[in-house]
Amino acid sequence: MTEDHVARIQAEWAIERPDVDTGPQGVIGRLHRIANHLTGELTLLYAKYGLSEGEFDVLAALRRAGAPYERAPGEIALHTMVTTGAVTKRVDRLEQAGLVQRRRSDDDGRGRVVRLTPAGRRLFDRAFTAHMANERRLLDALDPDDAKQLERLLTTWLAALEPPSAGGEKHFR
Amino acid sequence: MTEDHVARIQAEWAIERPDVDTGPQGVIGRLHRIANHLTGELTLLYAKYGLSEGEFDVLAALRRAGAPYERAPGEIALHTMVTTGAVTKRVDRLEQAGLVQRRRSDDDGRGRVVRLTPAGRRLFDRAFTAHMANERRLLDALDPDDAKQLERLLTTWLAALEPPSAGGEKHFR
DNA sequence: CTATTGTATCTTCCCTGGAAGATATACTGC
DNA sequence: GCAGTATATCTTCCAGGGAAGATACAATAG
Repeated sequence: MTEDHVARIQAEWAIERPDVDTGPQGVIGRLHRIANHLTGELTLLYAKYGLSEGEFDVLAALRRAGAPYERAPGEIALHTMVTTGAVTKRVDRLEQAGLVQRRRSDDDGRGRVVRLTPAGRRLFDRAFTAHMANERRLLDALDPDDAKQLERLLTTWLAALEPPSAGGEKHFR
Repeated sequence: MTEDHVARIQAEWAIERPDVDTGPQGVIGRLHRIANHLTGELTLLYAKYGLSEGEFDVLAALRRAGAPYERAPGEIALHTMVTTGAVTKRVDRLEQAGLVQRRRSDDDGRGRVVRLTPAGRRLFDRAFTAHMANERRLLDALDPDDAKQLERLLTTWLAALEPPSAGGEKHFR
């Protein structure tokens, strides 16, 4: 049985800091490595459609809203878990690329509305199909029973870490 | 049973894109949310010691090397999985803070050697103890049997995703 | 010993995002 | 209706990291 990187690091700590229990790294360290690896693979796919991960996320938030594919920047920020400042810049780029449009809200002069253009929708729909196939491919490195188990464990842990009670999206400000 | 965010997003896709199987999100989406949440918590702790995550990682790489706590920047880059450019800047900051020193390599004029100062070691050792306690706390949101299971699954998946054969650290360039 | 090629690190420039402040508009109580 | 406060978005400035080029030194061939 081959040791992986995390195990090797734990072994090094066992020598240098035998007083510390690095057990949690067995889970947390591996989880982060997997997350990084996955992000790299996903980003590679977004790039095939000329998108960054952040831009893809904005398009996804709009697409999920359903016709007419509109949301306020503040809503987008909640869905994508970044600040509204980041949303402004992402929307700037997407607008530049002709994938979204911005207009004033009718009922609230402070508000803006971001809307997917037909071109944006077409591009996103293709990218999304490919994206999910890509995630499927990555997940299939695990056999189906293990994947089921893993989903159960992650769901449990996530529920414990970010109490669903708390309104959820994220606690900005 | 309360639906979590990921489940809600999947439900939305089922309406807007019933042609696409978003099953993988059950695992990958949750994994990313957990990773983000954990990173937030860990970063909070590093900050108590005046460190960013990147700086902590550099100190850890040096500390793990064992006495006299030295490594070349290139090695640090491999261990921390960032480019050498990023290492230069992290070391700049750590040197500024008096936590590491830089000197020329004796045997290779091109090389530099980064070394933990006594103050750097003292600070890191305290931070590391607290860091592992923090990870323990986060992992304890899961019961021990589940944590064991989870470690097994993540180990399997990681091995499949980044073949340990490939020398490992990361394939830069 | 010189020229060429290779290697380790650092420098520069760029991109992305966060934080905090600026701006414009909306609400609320009086 | 007006003052004061709250809210939505945008702007500005800064921090961190990647990519590619610059620099300095080493190794090798001849």
